[in-house]
Amino acid sequence: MRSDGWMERIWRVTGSIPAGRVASYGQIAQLAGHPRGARLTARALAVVPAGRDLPWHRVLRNDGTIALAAGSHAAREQVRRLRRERVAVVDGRVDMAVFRWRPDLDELLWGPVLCPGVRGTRDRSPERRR
DNA sequence: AACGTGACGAGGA
DNA sequence: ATCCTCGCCACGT
Repeated sequence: MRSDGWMERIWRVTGSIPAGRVASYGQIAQLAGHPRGARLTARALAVVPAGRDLPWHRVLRNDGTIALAAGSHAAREQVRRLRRERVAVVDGRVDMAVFRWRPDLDELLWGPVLCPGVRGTRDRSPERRR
């Protein structure tokens, strides 16, 4: 059950970022087994097969800024999507200290981590409660 | 094989 | 905080 490629693993990790939280390219790569593969995440996200619905907008630079070209259609779309899930984007940047996804912490606080498609898991994003 | 290219990241000036 | 340089890693020329 592991003959996938590195891209597949990165796509899966990306898909497990809960709504309302964000992650950095390097963080995704690390979780996918590539400690220094930040650029792999960038490459993988650039070629996500059409039809596969991934939350690509939840991936930002480690400093919280939008990686896509400022002002580009894609960049604005990313901001729209983030705000739609209550993630504050100020001046093209998100406060990672507040919105960064912490898988380990999530599990510690709320139990079994969110896996889209997996029965019983729900949206645990902070800004979404109440 | 060498070299250039990124939706990157860390560290120093 | 901003800018620059370098290291990284898979790929295309």
